Amino acid sequence: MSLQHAILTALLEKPSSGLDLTRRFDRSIGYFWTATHQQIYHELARLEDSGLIRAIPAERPAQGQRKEYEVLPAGRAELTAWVARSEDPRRSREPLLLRLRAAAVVGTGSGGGLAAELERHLELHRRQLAEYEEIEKRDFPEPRDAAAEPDRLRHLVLRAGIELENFWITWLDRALTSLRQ
Amino acid sequence: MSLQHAILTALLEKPSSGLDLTRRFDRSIGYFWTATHQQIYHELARLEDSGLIRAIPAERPAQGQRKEYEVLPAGRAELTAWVARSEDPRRSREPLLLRLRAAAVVGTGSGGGLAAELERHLELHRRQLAEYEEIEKRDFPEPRDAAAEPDRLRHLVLRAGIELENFWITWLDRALTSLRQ
DNA sequence: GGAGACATGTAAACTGTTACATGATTAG
DNA sequence: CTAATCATGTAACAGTTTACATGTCTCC
Repeated sequence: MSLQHAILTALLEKPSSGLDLTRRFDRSIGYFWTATHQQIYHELARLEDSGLIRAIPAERPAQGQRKEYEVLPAGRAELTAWVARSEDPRRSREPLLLRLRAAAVVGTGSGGGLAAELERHLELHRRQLAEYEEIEKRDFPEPRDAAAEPDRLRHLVLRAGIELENFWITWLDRALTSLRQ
Repeated sequence: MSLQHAILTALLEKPSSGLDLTRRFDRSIGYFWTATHQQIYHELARLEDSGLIRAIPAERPAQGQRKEYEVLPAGRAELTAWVARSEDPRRSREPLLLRLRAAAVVGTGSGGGLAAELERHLELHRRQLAEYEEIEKRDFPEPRDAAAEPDRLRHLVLRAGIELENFWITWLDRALTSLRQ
């Protein structure tokens, strides 16, 4: 159900069309929950059916026309309830760790291919970190404790992203050293 | 496809029945890739169909009877190829971070429910960390660099688990402080 | 022979991805 | 008018979860 809640959050931040949402899921919201445009259109239809959002009436309601949605009171209520709901953390799925474990069994075959792959991932994580740090500099210039709650929460989420990327960078670096040993 | 590769790895480590695998997916392998028994039986059947594994012939081949599988050469070859294959990291899905972001929009409603939930997650991560540290003490007593490659790789994977749990513990602690402010 | 654990499996629903279809608008 | 882009959608499939079905073995 998380995707519906992600969409509700995004729409509360700003009423949007399906394509707008798709773009925001390529950054921002999407850093912690991805979705394709097909999935988003699908969930928008379901959310509208259940009365949690509605399409803002337009002059020209035709196919191929931009359709903007906004959250209804029932949608806000559902999101508020979800925030405090008890939900176990999903058990993680990390294909890269799985692969190292497979490498421990079948060997790295001189290690070249695996090392190249780890380096590629390292570079991707470095880029993501740079992007997050750019956002932090731009959006959260004040010290964290000084801000009001909404900004404190948003900053916390961004910090989680930054620290996760830092973890991967440190870990991949060490893995590469160990692989070359 | 990762589940099939996880199963191949597990079976190379030790030929097993479906239920054995299910148990190992509740710990060990399962720390980085989870699966239910239904899914495991399904993938075992597919792997057998594609000739990557085979059921070890038994005396009494009946339903409700234990059926043990082992990896065939084609299966080992597939796993070896996968280890060095290029594959983008999956974009992450973190419902908890999504929830904090939703909280930034709809408010925390005095914060009680959300704080309790964060505390619950904190406790779960502390337990997982303790479990990992127990395993480290038991399986990797020597310094990391001294060991041979297979053990170095396995230790690296475990260290990733430990450091990820440490990240969550630190972050959740900070989030709780911020929420109570 | 009955209870409970062991073991394998089927079916349906849900979630997510990939490929494709189609109309509207805008720039040249 | 044409090409490119914007925008919404359908269809098929793959992956995952949940609920249920069924047979076997062991202990009492």
